[in-house]
Order: sequence, then C-alpha cells, then structure tokens
Amino acid sequence: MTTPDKAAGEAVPSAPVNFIRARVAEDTASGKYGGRVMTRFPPEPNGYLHLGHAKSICLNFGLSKEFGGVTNLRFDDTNPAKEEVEYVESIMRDVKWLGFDWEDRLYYASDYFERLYGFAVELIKKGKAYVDDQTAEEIRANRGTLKEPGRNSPYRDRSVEENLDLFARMRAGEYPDGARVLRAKIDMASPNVVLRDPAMYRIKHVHHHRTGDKWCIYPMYDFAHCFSDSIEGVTHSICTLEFENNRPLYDWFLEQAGVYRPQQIEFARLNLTHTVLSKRKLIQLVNEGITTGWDDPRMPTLSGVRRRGFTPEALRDFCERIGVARADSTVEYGLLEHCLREDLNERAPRAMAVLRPLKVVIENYPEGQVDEFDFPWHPEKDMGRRTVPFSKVLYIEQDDFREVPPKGFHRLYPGNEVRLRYAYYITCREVVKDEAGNIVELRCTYDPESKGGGTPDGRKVKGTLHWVSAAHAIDAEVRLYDLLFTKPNPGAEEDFTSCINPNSLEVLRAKLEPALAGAEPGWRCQFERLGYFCADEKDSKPGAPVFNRAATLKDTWGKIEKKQGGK
RNA sequence: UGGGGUGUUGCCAAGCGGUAAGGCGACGGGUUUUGGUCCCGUUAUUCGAGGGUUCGAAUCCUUCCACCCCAGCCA
Repeated sequence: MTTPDKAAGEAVPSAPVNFIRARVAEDTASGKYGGRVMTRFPPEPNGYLHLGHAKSICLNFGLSKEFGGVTNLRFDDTNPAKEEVEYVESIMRDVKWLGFDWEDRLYYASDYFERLYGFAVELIKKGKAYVDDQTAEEIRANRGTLKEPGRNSPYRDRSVEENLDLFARMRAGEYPDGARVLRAKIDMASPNVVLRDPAMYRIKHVHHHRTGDKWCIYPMYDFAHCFSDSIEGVTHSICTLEFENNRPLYDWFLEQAGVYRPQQIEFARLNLTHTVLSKRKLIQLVNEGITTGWDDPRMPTLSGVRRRGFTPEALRDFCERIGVARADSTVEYGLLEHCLREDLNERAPRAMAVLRPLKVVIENYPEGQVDEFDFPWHPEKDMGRRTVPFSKVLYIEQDDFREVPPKGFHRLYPGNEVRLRYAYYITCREVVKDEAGNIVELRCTYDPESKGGGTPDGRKVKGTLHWVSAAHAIDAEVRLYDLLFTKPNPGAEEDFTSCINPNSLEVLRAKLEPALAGAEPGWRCQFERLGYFCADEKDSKPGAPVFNRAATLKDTWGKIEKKQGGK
C-alpha cells in the first residue's frame, strides 16, 4: 500500500472549533470590523452567576483572547426594581475567580442612560417612536396573538412635537408608574411578535443602585442592549438562543439610528442534569431556605461550586469540553465531576481521614510506642512530605471491614491480612461487639517486618486501607454533598422542589490525620480512597477545620457491590 | 400554511458531496502500596422518517414527524 498523500503541515491538532469561532475567524480574515474582535459579558445584577454563565464567560473571553481582542464586563442594569449592588460585587468576584480579566473595561448600561435617552429622542424625531397612553392591559390586548395580528394604538399617530413633549415630561416625573410608555413604531401586524411596536421606555419611580433617583424612566432590554453594544464598539454580541427572535429588533434600532451595528450571534444555553440553572429557580432555593444561600455548596452557582471545592481550571475545561452549538442539549453532571477529578488528581495533596471510625487495636504493637512516619503529600508529584503518627490504637473506615465478606471483597475481615497505607500489614484476629451486637472494635496483629507497606518475603495483600492513629487524630466536621435533585431534569417537574434529594448533605464528625489541623480555608486535598475535599471558606478555621466533599473518587467496588445487589 | 430555531451513538459534539472525529459514560483486559490514577481494547453498516438527484448523500432537493423559543411596561 502506498502512503496516503499528506499535505504539508497537516496532522496539527486544531483547537476545538465551534460555529462561533469559525464565524469570528471568517470576519477577522475578511477584515469585517477591521479585523477587530470585541465581545462582552453582559450580566444583569439580579442574581448570582451560575454554571450557565460560566459557559458564556469562557466563550466570550476565550474568543477575544484567541483573536487578540478584548472583552468588556457590562452590567445590564436597566431594571432597578430587581438589581442590587450585592449582585454586582458577587459577579465581579466570580468572573475574576474563573480567571478572566476585563481590565479597565468595566461598564454599566446605566452609564449610557443619557445617551440612550438621546437616541430615543432621535427616533421620535424620525417618526420611529411614540408615546402610548394605553394601559399595560390594553397594550397586551392589542398586541394580538401568535396567529393574529395586533391593532394599532390610538396614540400611534401623535405628532413628533407631542411625542417629544410627552417623553420629556415622562422623564421629568410628571406621570405615575405605568401611565405611559415610549414605543417603537414598527409593525403591529408583524409575524414576529417582538416587532409589534415594542416598548422602549417605561416609567418606574424606583431608586437605582447607581443612578440613584436621577431617573424615573428606564430603557427596556432590547433598546438598551443594542445601543450599549454599539457605543462600546462590540463586534460580536453573543447571547443565548431565546434572543434570536429579538435580533431583528436589535438590528432595527441601530439601523434607524444610523449607528454602528455589531453582529448578534446566538448559541444554546447550558443545561445540566440533576440541577436547575434558571435564576428564578435558584432564587427560590435561596428564599425558601432549601439551601443555605447562593453560596451553598450544593448550588450550581459559581460561588457555590467554589465553596464546594471546584477549581476554575476544572470549570474552564468543562466549558471547553461541552462545546458550543445551537441544538438544545443537557450535559451530564458526571462530566463536570470528571473535569474536577482530572484537575485535582494532578494537583491535590493526599491525606488520610476516617469518616466513620471503627476502632482497631493492634495487639502485638507495644503499648505507648509511636511510629512517626514521613509520608509524601502526593504519590507521584513532589509536593513535600508530612509526618503521620502510628500507634497501637487506630481508626479505620467502618466500610472497610466485613464480618462476613461478600464475594470479591478484599478489605479487612476475620483472618484476612491487609495493608494500612504506607504503614504495616495487619490481620484481623477478633471482632468485639457490644451487648446489642454492634461491632465496636477489632483486635488485630501487625507484621513488624511490613513497615512501610511491603514485606521481605514479597507477599501480596489485596487491600490497602487508609487509617488514622486514635490518640493523634483530630476531630473535624466533614460535609458530604450529593446531587441536590434526585431526578435528571427537575425543571420538568410540576414543582421542581418536589425532587429535592433529602440526602444531598450529610454532616459527619470525622477523624483526620494531625497534619490537616492547619488547613487554610479554601485548601483542597484528596482524602485517600474517599474523594476530593475542600476546607470550607466560611466555616473552616486553622486549628478547627471543616471539610466539604467536592466529589467522590470513582468507586469500582461500589459499583460491583451494587450490581451484586449488596447493601 | 403565525414567525423563528433544532434534530448525528446513553450524554455532549465534529462533519458542509467521497464513503461516521473526539470527549464523557459503559464494557473487557493490563499496571498499581488509593478497588484511585495510568495504559490497552470494544462501544453508530448509520446520521429524526420517507421519497428524489448523483457513480457516490449525514452532507443537495422534497414531503413528513418531533422538540425548543416568541403574545413582560423582565432580561
């Protein structure tokens, strides 16, 4: 066979492409926008950022980085009734934490209120906007339905002068909320309902978190967003699919005003199994006290997953892997966990913690003796070492002992020998129970020859257990988190709170190796054989650590046992 | 016959007329002082369905079906 003809320079692994990158590359190559690339991340400060936002942030900032452009952070703060500074602060904190930098380009739509007002006046002068005195109900009734056209407002043909006067008086505060509204004059019969004379300004005598009481009329999203993009010189205005119907309006406003027009491009928003990603639902979880707040480690908010122990690296990798497309899709939660494990497997120190302690007494180990072992923080990477004491009385995991071992169980059971990680081989000799028949202690013997975890005769043991010295262990609270919902698509339920997982949090009093005592809040490690944990950023104190489980390790044995119909 | 979108393996997702990438998952095997990691292998004769064009179609045409978005003075 002949070698296939390979073009020069091929076989270069190309960066993952998606239709947006391809489009920006096209525009850059063709010189559209002068080869410039400017994107923006435009959150409304009415809630905390979540994983869906992470996708958008990574997309927008990733795009500008790839094409040598910039990304602005712009708060879309046009509805003071819902917006708060707490949210703008959390948003900035989260974007930074995710690893992105807007440098000096921090903008607020509210900074453009005066210019926006000017554009509105211009549209009025061009006969493209009018003040409508109808009530909200009347406007709705006259909008028609999806299949029937709407009817023109009786105020639609007011003179430019009257419109100008009325609009100025709206701004001046002469009318109460809802009395009048400024509308674009487009087409009440448009098959696209968005174009049936959409509202541009509404009256709201509400204090704004930045402009205070300067304004009592506030622009609507469709009107404010396109002009904000235009003012900043954004080239590619990326948003989610549900705004596709609004694109003609986005274009219309800018064309009527005769100003620079960015290109809006829509992509499918992120959906994740076993969670909800809508602000309305998230805020409900917070308000109803179902979770402890926006940063509860079970929340899919960035502050929640951060507190849980996720890393920005894992999140960015996740956003890279899920891709960007236009088809509605739901990513499995398992992919998120995979990304965390992959990142932390490399970077997290290892430590030993016993979550559900079972006392083990080594009968032939000298009373009062202590082995001060020197263990590496990581089995492969050089991350330094720590001292771990070993003594006559230890704790092992209750799960690691079975009086009657199921098939395939190679942990500890009567007569069986296992390795205590890095320490000694021990053999179970006797099971001690209380009157009720509960196992309260194991009497074992150890092989002094096996120090370090291996023996001169090279005999193998199948199991290796983590352990902690009873006299030296520190007590600590450990929080075991699981999925917040029991169903893959809680949003599809009549009431999504009906499938809240009652076991999404289990609080344990665990025994930790002493080196963990000084863990700084936010510090992450792997508890060997258990999972990745993070010292809680709020409740953990050096000397009194509190650990959150971010993710378990993959559990092959657990899977086998489950198949066997085991516990 | 309201308009706008989308349908490729269990879940994401490439592909853009030349004979189905990749990731996650699953399954099997090897290594292993974490039943972890790592390594190797398997996992769509088929691209929502039917018809057509073509030497050749997931890619073009056509009919049909399913799902998503839009009737806030929310974004």
